[in-house]
Amino acid sequence: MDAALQAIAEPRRREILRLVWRNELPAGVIASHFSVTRPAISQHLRVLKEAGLVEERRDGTRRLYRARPEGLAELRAFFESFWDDSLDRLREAAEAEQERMNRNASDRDRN
Amino acid sequence: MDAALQAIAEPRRREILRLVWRNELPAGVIASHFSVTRPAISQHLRVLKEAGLVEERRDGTRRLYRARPEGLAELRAFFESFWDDSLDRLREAAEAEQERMNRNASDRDRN
DNA sequence: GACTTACGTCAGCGATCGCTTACACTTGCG
DNA sequence: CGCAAGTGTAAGCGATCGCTGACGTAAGTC
Repeated sequence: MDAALQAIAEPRRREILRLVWRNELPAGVIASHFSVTRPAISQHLRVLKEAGLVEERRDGTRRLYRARPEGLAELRAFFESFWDDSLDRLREAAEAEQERMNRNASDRDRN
Repeated sequence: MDAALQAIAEPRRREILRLVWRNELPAGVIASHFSVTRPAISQHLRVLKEAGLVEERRDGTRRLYRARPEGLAELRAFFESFWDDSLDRLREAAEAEQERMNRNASDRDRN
């Protein structure tokens, strides 16, 4: 999960992800969309693959890539939980903190 | 927007974001949740602030931080568009690519 | 004015990142 | 087998990252 977040933090990798979102594309074609060299894209593809956001299929000498729905679903689920959990699951902890902070403040005021 | 993505790619910053999600907290209290030094957290707070994900309010010597709803909304909107756009808006481009790829393939087969 | 509290900032360090160039590998074809 | 196409891998480089330790600063306390 952490790997997926790291992966999409990089603009070029997000672009790659969009390119292979629905249709699989060979590495060379993907690389041709960018100004950087082909090995650079190859490395980005590796990062995306290890993050589970992309999957590779071999066809002769070509390697076809496409977005991996499961990985994207995980990522999406994480964000939704990030929004919801932070509101609910961590409220008590935060309130305890707020309380602790107030106590410290009143300690300070009392002295 | 890019700054916001970069900001949440870092685990500690996500934790900070959760801490100040609903209640504002002074920098020192935030720092006390982590094993790294206070300056490190101060720097993380700066990144979050410059990404528009957090806002700062001063109260005496203390600086209170809390999540910035507008920034979070932007981030959320981006992800939703990322999911939707990639399915619809970029489909033609991807199909054109697929077509180009197929043409290349048949060129190759023909030779 | 001296001191304390609660911070941010700066310099520097090791680690990691994204990139390029050079090379290795695999598949298919004559 | 020899060769070309398509691609991954390795080494190395400059830039950036996250961190620490030392220092600077602004607001309250005596």
